[in-house]
Amino acid sequence: MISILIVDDHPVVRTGLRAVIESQDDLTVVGEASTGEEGVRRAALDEPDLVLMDLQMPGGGGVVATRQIIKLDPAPRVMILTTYDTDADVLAALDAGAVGYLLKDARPEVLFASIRSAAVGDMTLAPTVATKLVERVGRPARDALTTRELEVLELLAEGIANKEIANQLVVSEATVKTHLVHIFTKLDVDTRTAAVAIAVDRGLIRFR
Amino acid sequence: MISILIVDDHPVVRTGLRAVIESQDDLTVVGEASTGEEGVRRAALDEPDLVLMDLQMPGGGGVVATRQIIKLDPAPRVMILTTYDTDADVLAALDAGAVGYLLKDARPEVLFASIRSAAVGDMTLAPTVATKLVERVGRPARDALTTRELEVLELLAEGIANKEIANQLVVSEATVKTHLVHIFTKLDVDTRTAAVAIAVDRGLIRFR
DNA sequence: GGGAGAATCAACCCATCGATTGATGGTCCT
DNA sequence: AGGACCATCAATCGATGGGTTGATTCTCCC
Repeated sequence: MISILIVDDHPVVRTGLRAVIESQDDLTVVGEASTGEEGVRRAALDEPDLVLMDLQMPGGGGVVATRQIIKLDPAPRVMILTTYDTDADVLAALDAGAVGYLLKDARPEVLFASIRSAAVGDMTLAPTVATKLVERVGRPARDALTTRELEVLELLAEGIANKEIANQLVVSEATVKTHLVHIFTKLDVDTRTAAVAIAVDRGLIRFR
Repeated sequence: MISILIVDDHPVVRTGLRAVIESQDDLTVVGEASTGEEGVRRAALDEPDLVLMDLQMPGGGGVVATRQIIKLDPAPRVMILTTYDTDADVLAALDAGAVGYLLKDARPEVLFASIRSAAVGDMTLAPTVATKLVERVGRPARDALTTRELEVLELLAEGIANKEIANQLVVSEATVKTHLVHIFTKLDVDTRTAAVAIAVDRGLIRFR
């Protein structure tokens, strides 16, 4: 019997997960938590075999909570649940020690299989994520924009000219242009406009 | 008895919603759909009183599906379910005729209350959304972009040059420039880059 | 039947952008 | 000590963008 703790801020999702999981004879939900902090506390008390951890929670504590949970003794496995496979936190979560990662739109059978393999320590990755990981390794840092580049990008999204961006960042226009070349390369575009479209769409920058 | 159709691409969320809803004596789930298109078909067949429509679905068809569903006879009410209250599509969905709007992390009691008031036609809005609506009304038709202008905007977001946009729309470059001037005026910007940032952020255009 | 708005086109001009090449100093890790 | 990466700056050049003014056609609506 595999005991499971659900950490998710959405009551509806918790209910759904519980219903789906409890339909299986070998799986049981021993607790629920609605925040990362509560998740850590309950994991320490309930000592579940596996924690299903939502990444999108107010306070964004999914990664932090994961890091703390896997330090417990006995240490539960942590499997990440997230809505978007584009989520930037995924790598951070795996880094923090999560044993797997599943999209929320996974079919129940996939969910069960992942839970069972996670409980014995195997890693489960949604195909899209696995692909991403491979891509990232193969093509290192394809869109790992540097802090400076993100700053330029944010000003770019306001539609202002390079000269003005240079002023605001207190550097020369030449420097801004260099950053732009790098941004274009990393985002695989060749105009500022396309770069901003992607940046806003992916939420790389905070818009207004 | 209020009959409800659930449209959501996440099996877990569907299960959760169903479980939560069916705990109430006066509510019943008559069907589920996992895509916008399927939602429209099932709404036509099942004739539910209310459709709970997810906005974040592959293909992004929530808004389109809403528009089609409220044209049915008899027309179900449509209530939007979304994860983020910052979602740009929310206004579009209300525009399309949705009778209300709920965050997915709403507590069950809130969900029930909203469903019951939606079924009689009342509108339910999270405070943040209500604020947005009021803001938009206060600034009337500030961005009532024409269809042609939206077409230009979409191509604009791909970062291509005016000449190329002209080619794709089979008009002259001069015409494209004229449209751009109008777009800039309506969005209150003066560069294509800023226009695209706003367009993507507000979900005025479908990206990719 | 006239006015409003949408869509179309033209020509001009200067500012800005994007591409290219090349260079320097700093930090971090090995 | 050396390599990898980041941030900084320079100069040039052709392509593109944005502002302006003015015009024609069409449809929709009162």
